[in-house]
Amino acid sequence: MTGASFWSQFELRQLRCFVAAAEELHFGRAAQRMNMTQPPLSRQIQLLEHVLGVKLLDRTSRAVKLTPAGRAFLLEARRIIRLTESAAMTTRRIASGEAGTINVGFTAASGYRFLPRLLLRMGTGAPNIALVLKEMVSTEQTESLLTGRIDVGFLRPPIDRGEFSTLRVAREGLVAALPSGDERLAKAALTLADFDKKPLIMYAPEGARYFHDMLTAQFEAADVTPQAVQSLSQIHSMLALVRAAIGAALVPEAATSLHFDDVHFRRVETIPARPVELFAIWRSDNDNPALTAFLDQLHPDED
Amino acid sequence: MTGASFWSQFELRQLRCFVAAAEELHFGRAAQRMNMTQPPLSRQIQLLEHVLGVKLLDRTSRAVKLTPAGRAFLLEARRIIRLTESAAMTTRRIASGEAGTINVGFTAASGYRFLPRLLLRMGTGAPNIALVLKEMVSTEQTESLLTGRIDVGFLRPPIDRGEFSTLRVAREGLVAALPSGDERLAKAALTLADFDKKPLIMYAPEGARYFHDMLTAQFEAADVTPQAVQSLSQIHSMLALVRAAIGAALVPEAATSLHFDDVHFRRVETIPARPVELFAIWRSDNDNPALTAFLDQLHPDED
DNA sequence: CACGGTCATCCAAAAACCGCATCGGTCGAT
DNA sequence: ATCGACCGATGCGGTTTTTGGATGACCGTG
Repeated sequence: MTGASFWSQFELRQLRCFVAAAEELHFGRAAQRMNMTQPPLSRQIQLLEHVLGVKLLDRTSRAVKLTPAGRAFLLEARRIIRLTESAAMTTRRIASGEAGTINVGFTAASGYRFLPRLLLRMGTGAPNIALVLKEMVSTEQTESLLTGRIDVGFLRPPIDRGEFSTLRVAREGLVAALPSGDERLAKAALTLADFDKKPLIMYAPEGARYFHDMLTAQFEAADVTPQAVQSLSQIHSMLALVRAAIGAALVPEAATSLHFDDVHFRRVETIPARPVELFAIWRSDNDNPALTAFLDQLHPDED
Repeated sequence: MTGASFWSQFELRQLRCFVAAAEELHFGRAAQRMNMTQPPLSRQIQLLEHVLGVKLLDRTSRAVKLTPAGRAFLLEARRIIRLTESAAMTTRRIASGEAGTINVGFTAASGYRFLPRLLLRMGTGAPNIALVLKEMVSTEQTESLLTGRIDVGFLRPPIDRGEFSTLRVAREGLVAALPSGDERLAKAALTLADFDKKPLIMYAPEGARYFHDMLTAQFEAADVTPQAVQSLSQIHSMLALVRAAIGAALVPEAATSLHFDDVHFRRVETIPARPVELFAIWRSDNDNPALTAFLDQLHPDED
C-alpha cells in the first residue's frame, strides 16, 4: 500500500497534453493535435492536476479557461518542453561530432605559432567544437591522455606508441638566435659550421631531451663542436641569455614570434631541412565523437 | 503499424532513470534508487538511447561509463528535472495563494498615500505576491475587472454592486488648501462656514462626480454657499490654481503629500468627520488564489 | 577453472493507455 | 419551454506497454 497514489511526478506526455489544451482551449481540437481522442487527453490532464494537486484548467461544458496557476504552469511547461527538444538536438550533435568539447594538452613551445593557427582553423572549420587548452609538459600529457583529462596532446618525439595514434602536424627549421653585434648577423643564412667553437646556449638533456638530442646529432654529423655555455629547457629563457650576449642559440622557427629586443634570427641550413617536428597524439580508443572532426582540421602543414 | 517505433520523444521517467544510472554508474543501485528492479531500468535507458539515436552509457559487464554525449546529456537532464520540480512547487504555491500576481487598478487620487502604504505592507506581509499597478479612472476599472485585466480596483463611490465585492479601505477627512496670505491660515482648523461667499475651486461634476456631489451635499447641509470659480477634476491641477491664489480648495487629506510652494493645508470640520472614502473592489467570482492573501492585507485603516 | 558480479534478454503477469459509447450539463435556436 | 448541438467527464473492453523474476552472456578474480 505504499506507492499507490503518492506518485508525485508528472510525465512529459502530460505536459504536452496540457500545453495543447491550454493553447486550443478546447479538448477535442487539442486531442486532434496530439493524435489521440478526447477521453485520454482529458485523463492525462486530470492526472497532471492530481499530481500537482492544482486545478490548471477551468472547464465548463461550454468553455475552457486557464486558472491563474494554470497560466503560470503553462509558461513552465512550455519552457520544459523546449528544453527537452534542445537537449535532444544538442546531444545528437555532440554524438555526431558536429559539436562538443576537446581537451587539448600542449607544450609551451607549440603555443608560439602552431596553436594560434590551429585555433583559427578550428574557429572556421568546426565552430561548434570548444577547445579547452591546458599547458603541460610531454610526460604530463601522456598521463593525462591515459586518465582522460585531455583528448589530444601536442608534443615532440620520442612518442610512446602504445595505445596512442599520432600525426605529424608541423615540421619546421632551426633558426639561430644572435645578440646584436654578433658578426654572424652579416650573413643571410648560416650553416652549422658557423657555430664551431663559438659559445652556444644548449638544451638541457632532461627538460628538453628532444632538442638536446637533435642538436647533438646534427653537430656530430656536421663534425662541429660548439662551446656549450649553458643548458636550459625553456626557449624564452634561452633567448633572454642571448639578449645578454652570453652566446647564440638554435631554436625552432616558431620561436621567432617571441620578440626580444637585441635578439635577431637567421636561418640555419640543416639536414634534413626542417628537423623540428611536432606531433598530435591521442588515444586510439578515444570515443569522443568531436575528436574526429578535430583531427580533420589537423592535416599537416606542407608549406 | 501506425506509431510503432517512430515515437520521437522521450519521457521524464527515462531521464530520471538515466540520471540515476549516470550518477551511480551501476544499474542495480540505480534501480534500487528508483524503486524498481534492474531490467526495467535497463530498458528505459535503452529506450532513451534509441529515441535520441545516441549511446549515452558505455556498459561492459564490468563497468559503466558515460560517453561524451552522455556527459552532456546528463547536465541537460538534471536541468530539466530540476525545472520540473521547481515548476511543480511554484505552481502549487500560486494555487495556494502564497505566491502569484495581482493586477491592481487605482485612481490617481489613491496613489498619493494609500497605495504607497499598501505596497509597503504587501512587501512584508505577502512578499511573493507581485503587484502590477495600472492607473485608470473608475469606469475603466469596472470594465477591466469584468474583462479580467485587473483583479482588484481602488476607487471611490458610487460603486456598481453587481458581481462585485467591496471593502472600505480608507476613510479620510477634508483639508482646505489655501494660498499664502489667505487670512484663514491664522486658524488651526476651519469649518465649512469659513468658505461662505469666498472663491472656491470646485470639482467637475463629470470627471470627479464623487467629490462634486459630496461637497455639494456638505455645503447644502451646512447652509453655506461658496463662490465656485473653477471646476476641475484633478487634484494637482486644483492645487496649482490655489497657488495662483485663484481661490481655496477642499481636498482629501492624502493630497497633503503633494507639496506645492505657497499652498498650505488646514483641517476642516465636516460631518461626518472623515467623509472621503476609498473602496477596494473585486469580482466575487475571481478565482485568483493570490487575491485572498492580498485582501488579507487590506483591513481598513482605523486610525 | 570455478566463482561472483554485472548488464541484457526472455516471458508471464500487471498496469497503463486508448478508443468507443455514453452521460450530464450548457447554450442557442425554434 | 423544448429540442438539438456541443463539450468535457466517465465506464468499459481490448490492446499496448511496463514490470520483475529467472536466465543468459560476459568478464575479471582468486
